[in-house]
Amino acid sequence: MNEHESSSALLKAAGLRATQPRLRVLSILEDSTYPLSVADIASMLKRPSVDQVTVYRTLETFVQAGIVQHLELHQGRSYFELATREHHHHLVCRSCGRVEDVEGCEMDSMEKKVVKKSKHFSTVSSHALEFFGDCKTCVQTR
Amino acid sequence: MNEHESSSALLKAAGLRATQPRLRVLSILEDSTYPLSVADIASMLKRPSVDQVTVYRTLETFVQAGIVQHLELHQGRSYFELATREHHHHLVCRSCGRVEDVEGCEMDSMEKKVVKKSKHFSTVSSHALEFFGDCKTCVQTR
DNA sequence: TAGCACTTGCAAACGGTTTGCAAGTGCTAT
DNA sequence: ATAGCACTTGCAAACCGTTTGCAAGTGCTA
Repeated sequence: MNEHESSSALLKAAGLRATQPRLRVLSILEDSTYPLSVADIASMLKRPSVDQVTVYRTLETFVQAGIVQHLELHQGRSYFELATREHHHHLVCRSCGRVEDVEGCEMDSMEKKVVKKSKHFSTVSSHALEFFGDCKTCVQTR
Repeated sequence: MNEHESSSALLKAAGLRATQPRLRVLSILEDSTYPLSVADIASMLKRPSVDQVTVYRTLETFVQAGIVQHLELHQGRSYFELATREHHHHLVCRSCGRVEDVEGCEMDSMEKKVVKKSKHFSTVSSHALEFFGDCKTCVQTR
């Protein structure tokens, strides 16, 4: 089974039609080692181009299907990465929005502590940890 | 020196005019034990009301002056809290956006590890850690 | 207390995201 | 293999939080 066929099977297993735009968006996410914004993805979809709206709808569909994870990392914009990736965190450039993965998470026990101390919450289902700094490119252009 | 006078002095020390809208926004932030959204603040400013635009500009001014901290916690919306508060994190309701403070941070050493392992970043200046769950009100209404 | 510079309110622009609707296209059953 | 239907896509326009331009208003200084 080649890459295209397995992506197609992945979509069908999730009850989704294996359309051209979906296969291409999925392939882009599979090839990336860091989360991508909608603009990133749309700009990679040329010849033939895919409408921005379709990208939004495709990603939302993938999120609902549990294939993709939605992140808010920078200035209220949406970023997406495959949900199959191991739990990790991100390093975000405050200036340009560049994102890099950070492996390793020592937070497993922390969630339990948090919910124990909370007044208004009875469950904590996830957490987000982002580090902010200036990437080497942006540091130079100051 | 009463509360109003000390707020006024705080603004002047930062090189800012102690205008009515600024004093009222500052007072609202001082009274809150958790971060507030722009909508939260604007809705508390009645009789006489303060324009949303003024709230945005006031908060931006406060951020520039180092009086207030800008947070992105939920669906790309802006939240603000006093910068003078001790470093802490937040617990955010995925459903309604309710925010609660989480005291204690064991992340001091983590930033150093992160920058050491990073390819593209040479400095990490801050981090954000948010926990997500369902607050007790939202759990009930499911 | 007069005058100026800074601040505010209003209207309109902005940019990322969402929605409505008609045209297009995978998939299923023949 | 193919016809038909339901789901998907593209386009245009709406949406909503936020920002900008500009004239009127108001703290602060002399």
